[in-house]
Amino acid sequence: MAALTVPGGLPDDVPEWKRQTVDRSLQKARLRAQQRLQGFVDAAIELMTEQAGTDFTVQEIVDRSRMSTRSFYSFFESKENLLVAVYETVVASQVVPRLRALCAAQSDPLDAVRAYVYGLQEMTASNRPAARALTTFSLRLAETRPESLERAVRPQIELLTELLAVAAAAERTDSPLGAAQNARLIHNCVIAAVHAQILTPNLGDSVTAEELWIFCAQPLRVTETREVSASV
Amino acid sequence: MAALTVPGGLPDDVPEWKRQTVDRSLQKARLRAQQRLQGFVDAAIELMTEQAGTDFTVQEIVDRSRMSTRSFYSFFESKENLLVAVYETVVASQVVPRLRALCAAQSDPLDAVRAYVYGLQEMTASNRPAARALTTFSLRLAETRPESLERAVRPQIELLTELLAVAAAAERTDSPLGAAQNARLIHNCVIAAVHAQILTPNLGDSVTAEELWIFCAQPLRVTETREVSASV
DNA sequence: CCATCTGGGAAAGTACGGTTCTCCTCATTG
DNA sequence: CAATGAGGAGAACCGTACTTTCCCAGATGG
Repeated sequence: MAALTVPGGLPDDVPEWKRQTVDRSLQKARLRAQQRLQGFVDAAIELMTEQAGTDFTVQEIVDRSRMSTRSFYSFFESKENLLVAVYETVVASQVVPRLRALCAAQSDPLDAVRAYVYGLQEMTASNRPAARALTTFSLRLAETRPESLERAVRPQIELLTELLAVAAAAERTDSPLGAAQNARLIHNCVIAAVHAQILTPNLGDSVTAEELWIFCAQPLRVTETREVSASV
Repeated sequence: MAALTVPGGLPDDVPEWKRQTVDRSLQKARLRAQQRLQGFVDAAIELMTEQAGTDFTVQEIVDRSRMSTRSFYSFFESKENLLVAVYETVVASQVVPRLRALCAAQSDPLDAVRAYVYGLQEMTASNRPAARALTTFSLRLAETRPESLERAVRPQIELLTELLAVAAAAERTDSPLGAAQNARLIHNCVIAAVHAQILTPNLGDSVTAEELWIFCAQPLRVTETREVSASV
């Protein structure tokens, strides 16, 4: 947690002039700190990509980022903390924006939901080592720090909730459940399917993206208003 | 893996008389071995129950079961292996039979499926420490040994597949997907929901068993043939 | 009844990786 | 320039899964 707050932040109840002065005197330090922090994160991502996992040692991170273990532990409480930071970063800065872009490209609200499902499945089920490593890591996170995982994934689920709410408002769906519930259930479905796909790829009856979408779409009770809205 | 095969087993292509003789000469040894193996498993279950997790050390297992680390490692290749054995044992001897009983009590094939969903959710989401520990462990297993998890869970999914096939044959459902696909998807949904429920219990929009069933049932496209079949 | 062999108990030892500590350098600042 | 404090290098520490060594009791075979 502490690791995710960039060091150098000040409490909000400090007089403006004081804050500015201190800010100025700290700007360089803060910049360097951010650079070093970024160095750790970058090194971790590199290692995850190369080794397709999170089995690298802290020593490797330290060597790679040309820093010391001391610095490492002054930034991150633990190795696990670094990994959480990496995960949060990637979700917030890569996954969500891409999904948002994909969905924004659709005019029909239901197509947006479909784009979300396909996009997420494609993104996380890809064979890129980094994606694989992160997806696998999310399982460990679910076991050891569910709250962290929950927090990291929340923006993603919020996006989906929005999409579903829009679809419901446009009367393109008629689900007995609320947008939030459906979002969580659909998200679970997609993620679980992706896990199955990644972890046991050579399984006969694995689920394709289409099947996944068919399954997830049914509970939304899609109403075929296309013709109606076209005629209006 | 080796740990899961009870020691003393013989290949199948041995003459019967020979097998019997050897069997006889080995029966005592095998019995003792089984007892010791069971001792380890029992100790592990006890510890999981008491500590609601798998954080106990091998030393604790050894102390509890009044045996030595040497014996432990002569039975189980690793601590992880023991845990897998425990998991498989519990699923095969507890979970599946109970689910089967629940489902058998239903006359309508679709009610059987509902009983499965409710039963599984209730069983694994219960607050009993052992259930909690095992459910949590299954996440680790998914990360570190997906094949083992797959194998342990297979009988459960097969049961669900049967139920769905029966429901489809009775034309109580009209899903575009096959029974195997639906089984896997529903299973995923339930398990993921249970994980969410266990791991982040104090989350506003968590999913109830009813909602879960509503969501899972829709993709089956339930056909209301109750009246029809009654009238026939 | 004795020799031998084997399974298994007790417990010290190893490997390894995360975490911490100590010492030291060097840039910054008054 | 002297004081201060951040941070680099890496040795040390520690917990824990795993290994190995030693040895004995009890079965087996002559």
